[in-house]
Amino acid sequence: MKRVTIGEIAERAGVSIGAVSYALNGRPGVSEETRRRILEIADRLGWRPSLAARSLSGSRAHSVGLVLARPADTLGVEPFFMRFISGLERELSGQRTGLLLQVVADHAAAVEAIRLWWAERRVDGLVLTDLYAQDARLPVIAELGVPAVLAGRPRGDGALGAVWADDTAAVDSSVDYLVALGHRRIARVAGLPALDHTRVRVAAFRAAVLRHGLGEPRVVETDYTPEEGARATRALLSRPDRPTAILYDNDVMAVAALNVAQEMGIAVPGELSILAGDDSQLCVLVRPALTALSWDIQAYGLHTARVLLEMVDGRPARSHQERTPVLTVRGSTAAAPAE
Amino acid sequence: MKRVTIGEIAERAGVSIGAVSYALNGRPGVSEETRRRILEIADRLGWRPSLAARSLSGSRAHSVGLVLARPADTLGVEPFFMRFISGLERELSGQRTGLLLQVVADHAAAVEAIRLWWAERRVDGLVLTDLYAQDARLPVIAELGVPAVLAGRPRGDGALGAVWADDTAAVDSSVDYLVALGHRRIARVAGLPALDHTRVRVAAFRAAVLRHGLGEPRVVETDYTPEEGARATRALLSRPDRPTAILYDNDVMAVAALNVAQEMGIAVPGELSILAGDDSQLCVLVRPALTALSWDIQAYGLHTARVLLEMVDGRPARSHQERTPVLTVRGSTAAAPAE
DNA sequence: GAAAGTTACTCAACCGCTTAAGCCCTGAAG
DNA sequence: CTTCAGGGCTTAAGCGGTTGAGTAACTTTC
Repeated sequence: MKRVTIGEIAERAGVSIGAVSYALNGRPGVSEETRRRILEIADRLGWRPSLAARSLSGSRAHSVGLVLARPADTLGVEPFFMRFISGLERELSGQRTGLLLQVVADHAAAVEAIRLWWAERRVDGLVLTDLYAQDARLPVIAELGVPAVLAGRPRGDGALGAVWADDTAAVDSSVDYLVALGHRRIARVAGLPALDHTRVRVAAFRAAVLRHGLGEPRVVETDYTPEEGARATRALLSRPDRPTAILYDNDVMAVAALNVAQEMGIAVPGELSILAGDDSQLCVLVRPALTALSWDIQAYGLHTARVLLEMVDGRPARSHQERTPVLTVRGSTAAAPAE
Repeated sequence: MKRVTIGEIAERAGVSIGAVSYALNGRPGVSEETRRRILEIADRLGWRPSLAARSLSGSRAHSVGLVLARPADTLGVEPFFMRFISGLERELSGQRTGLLLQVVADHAAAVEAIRLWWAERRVDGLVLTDLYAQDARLPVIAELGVPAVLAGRPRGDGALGAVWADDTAAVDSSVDYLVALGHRRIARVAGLPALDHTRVRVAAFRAAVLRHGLGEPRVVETDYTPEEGARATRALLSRPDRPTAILYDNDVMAVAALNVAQEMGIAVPGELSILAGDDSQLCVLVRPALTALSWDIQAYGLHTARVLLEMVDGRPARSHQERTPVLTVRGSTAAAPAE
């Protein structure tokens, strides 16, 4: 039950505490033979460095933080985060770094959490998700000088790392596909307009539709919940010139749309094609299964962690681009109905 | 950017470091006036205790750990964990305690993570979910003497806290309801047989069915994935005396079952009633919406954290029972079809 | 063979905070 | 006028590591 300290190891090895420290950290200053002896004793005693002591002198917390700023219910259904987190940890645990998680309701609370963590020296760096176009966390991070990586497009002066996928290309390929299927009235049900990637995707969508000469496209903004997804879908499908294809910003809303179509007697994919912006088991779970933009979220998390750890190590912030999401075609998209 | 330490506060207040420590911790030994002055300065300087220093002397890490031992894909779809975690944090953040999260593939890795955390003194206690009937983590926790709380039924000698809901009563009420609707052939698609609560629920189910004089009930075991849920459902529905009602151990499998019924041309709820063992947005997202056993998972997390923090504080381990899950009736259950 | 350089250590300060023990002062009790 | 008790501080010893400076013994250099 008692902690094994390096003092104990030193005693048994008959050397000083300092020597043990050098030996255990692979630094020069001890002979190979002594080092081996010390390592052997440490191993036999099951020694592990006390994180607190290490942090105190080394000024590294050996943890990074992730603050999720979303209402709990939204988080629940989105399979995204758990996969992302498990990707993060794949990298972190290899580097002996812990992940501190905090789930808060809004950005103000997130900023508070960040300040507290940093002041307490609980974390060495931060992972930021759900970036807003105007993001209250960024100035705080700059002010404090916290190493941080954005799960999203690069921003500002390159002081922060960034890991992102090319949403524009992904949206392009979706629109191209639908147009090739003969669709001319394509609408989009977007997520929170304050979010950075919502803007990027909406802009990409608008550009793609215009490029195909289909006129000003219709875009409805929502808060990502199934309720708003259903409402938006109802609104779009109630118009006389209703769309024959709709792109959704996430999977949950696309599933909700499936029900709305059914309730309104509109066949999917016969009369309406539905395309989900995120892929997950959810898309496979419903009928028809949803065509979706899919990508490797676990790899996303892993790379995000890697970039962050490099920064914590003092290396320069990198910006890493993930493989562009690809369209996984399932049963919810088909040729446009004849006019 | 520089850290504010109590030394700095001491200097400005013109007292010793010790006095500052007493003042900031609300311990006796300083006059009210001095205390006020010190607090004021600390506040002005934005002082926060260094966690590392506190941990080192106080030997408390001010963090608790949660190891999730499941393949990443299973975690993704289940809305359970995010809600549970956000419940945990509601309590933890109020007590200035961090949540360390680790997602690993299996129990062996979980045990390793626990040993490491404890040896490094990274955590003060643990939350254990997904308890197995034979659980490799329990002997390790006993050996190390880690305070831990079970998200599940109490076990062993009461050294561990436990927070749980009465699954037996919940299953009883489901069966009673289906029997009242006229169902006589009721089956169950259960989760991982190694899990403790799977066993409890299966036993409760069997007892309830027998109590109603419906003969030995049919139970199929799965691994909780939609694929296995579908397979199990297909098997059950392919029998000549197919069930008219099926209880599922989670929501994901129940949703998968909906598709199987559709694919086999069996009407839900006309010919088959489906009841999900977990409730979530998922149940509302599909058509027909799923009747489910619902309960407050966030409260579950909150109480779990509370029991754990009490233990970390040295108070005795408690066992807290949540409110029994109640049946939320939606569109997937109806009167049994006429013979 | 003396000066200089290496090697393999030891020493001790330090990280920021907690806390037992000690000290000085004031006021009440004897 | 002592004695004692407490209040209000200060002192200093940890907690378990890291790390620069110091040192003794041994090798190399010319």
